[in-house]
Amino acid sequence: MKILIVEDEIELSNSMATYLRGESYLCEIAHDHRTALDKIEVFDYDCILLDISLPDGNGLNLLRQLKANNKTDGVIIISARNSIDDKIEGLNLGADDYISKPFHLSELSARIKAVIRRRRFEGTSVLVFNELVIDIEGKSVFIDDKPVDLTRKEYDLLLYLASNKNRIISKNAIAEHLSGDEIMSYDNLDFIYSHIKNLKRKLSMAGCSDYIKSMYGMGYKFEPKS
Amino acid sequence: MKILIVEDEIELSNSMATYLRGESYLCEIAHDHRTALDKIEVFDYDCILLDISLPDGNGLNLLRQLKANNKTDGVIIISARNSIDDKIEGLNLGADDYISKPFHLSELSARIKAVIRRRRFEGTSVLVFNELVIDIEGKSVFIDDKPVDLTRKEYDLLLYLASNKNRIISKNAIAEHLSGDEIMSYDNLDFIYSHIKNLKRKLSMAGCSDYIKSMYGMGYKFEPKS
DNA sequence: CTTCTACAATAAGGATCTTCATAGAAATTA
DNA sequence: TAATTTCTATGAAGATCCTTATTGTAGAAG
Repeated sequence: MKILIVEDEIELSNSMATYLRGESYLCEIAHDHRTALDKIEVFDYDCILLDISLPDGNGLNLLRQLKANNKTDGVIIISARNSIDDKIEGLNLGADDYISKPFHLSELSARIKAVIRRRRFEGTSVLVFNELVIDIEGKSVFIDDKPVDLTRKEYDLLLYLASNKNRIISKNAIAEHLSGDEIMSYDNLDFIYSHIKNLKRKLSMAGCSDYIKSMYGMGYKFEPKS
Repeated sequence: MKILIVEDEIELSNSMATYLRGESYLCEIAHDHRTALDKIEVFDYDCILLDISLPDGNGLNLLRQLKANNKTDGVIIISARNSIDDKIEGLNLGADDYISKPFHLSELSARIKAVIRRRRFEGTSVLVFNELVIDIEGKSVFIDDKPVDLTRKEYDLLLYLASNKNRIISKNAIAEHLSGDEIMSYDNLDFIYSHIKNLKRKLSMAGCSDYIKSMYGMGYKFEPKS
C-alpha cells in the first residue's frame, strides 16, 4: 500500500511517514506542488494525503489536475483552516475525505484505511476467491475458514498479487512493492523467490494450490479458478 | 517491445537495461551519437531514451535528424540539467516526454509505458477482437474471458501482429521485433515458424482459430473476423 | 545466551528458445 | 496435369535462461 504525503511542514510530514510506515504503508513525501504532480503523474498511489495550503500554489488546483487526468488514487484533504468552504469544494472536486489540523495520527490512519477499502476494494474489506479469503481489515488470510499464518511480506505479496488478479506482475514491481522505498540495485531480485516459495507452500499446505503462477521470464500472476 | 537507450554513462545505461529487461523489454544500448543514429536508421524502436548531453554532439540534433527521417519511434528525453529550455525545445522537436536525472527506474518505466500506449495503441491498454482480448497492461490474453497462457515470445508475437491487424508483416520484421540487435544476419528465420506454430496451437485450443493467416511468400497477417 | 524467524545467496532442476532435419503445401514451369 | 521449386509446418534435441530448492546469515524474540 503506497501513500503520498503532500505536505510542506518537514516535521509533520516526517512524523506522518514514520507513523504510517509503522502501519506497514509505503510512504513517499512531496514537499511542494510540482514534485507532487510529477509523482502522481507517474505512480499510482493507494491514497494521497493532500495539504491544501501548499507553498507553491493552491492544493485544490492540484486536486483538479489530478482528477482531470482520470487518476483513481484516493485523496484525503488536509487543511489547517477550519474552513467549511474548502472542505466542500474539496469533496466536490472528488476528494474522498477531509481532515483538519491538528489531527491525531491514529485518526488519519483510520481514515486512510477507510478510503483505501472503498476505492481499491470497492467497499469490501475482504477479498474472496472460492476457499481463499483475504481479510484486509484484519490483515489475515483464511482458507476453508481456517486461518493461515503469513509473515508480513508474504501477506503483502499475496494481497498485491490478488488485487491484480489475472495480470502478470513483474519482479521489479514486486520488489518495489515489498521493499518500501526505491531500491537502486535491481540486480538482486532473488529474494523474491523465497517469499513466493514460502507463500505458495503455506497456501498449498492449507489446501489451496495453483493460485499463484510463475510466468516464465515475465513475473507472477494470481489466477483464481472461478 | 524494443527500447534504445542512448546514454554514455556505462553504469547508468546498464542498470536501465537490467531493469527494463525485467519488465520484458528488449533493450539495446548506444553509448554515443553515431552508434545511436546508425541503429535508429536501421531498426524501429518502440521507445528511444535519449540523453541530451552526449559526448559526441548535441542530443537535440539527433532528435532533429530522427524526426527529419520521419521515424515514428517514441522519444523520451533524459537530461542532467534541470533546464526548462531544453525540455521545451525537446518537446517542440517532437519528443513525447522528458525526465530529469537523477530519476527512479520505476518512474522511467512508467513513462515508457505511457509513451508506448499513446503512440502504439492510441491510449488504450486493452485490445479487443471479438472473443479475443489482449490486456497490454497485464501482459495477459483472454479468450472468452478465460486466460490463455503464452510465453513471452508468443505474447510479443501476438501483440505485434494484432497491433498491425489486417496488414501483412514480413518475417524479417517479426524477427527484428522479437530479437535484440545481436542477430544482424537474419539467415535463420526458422525460429519464427516455431513460435507461430505454438501460438496458433494455443489460440485454437482455446477456441480461437484462423486469426493468424500465413501469406505465402510474404509473411503473416492478423485478421479479426468482425 | 539460546532459539527461532525472516531474509539473502548459491546450486540444482525445468521451461523456453533456437536450431536442425524432414514432411507438407503452394506457386511456378513445362 | 505433372514435375519442380520455393516456402511453410512439424517434431525433436541441445543450449540457454529462469525458477525452485537448499543452504547460510543476520536479527528478533524468548
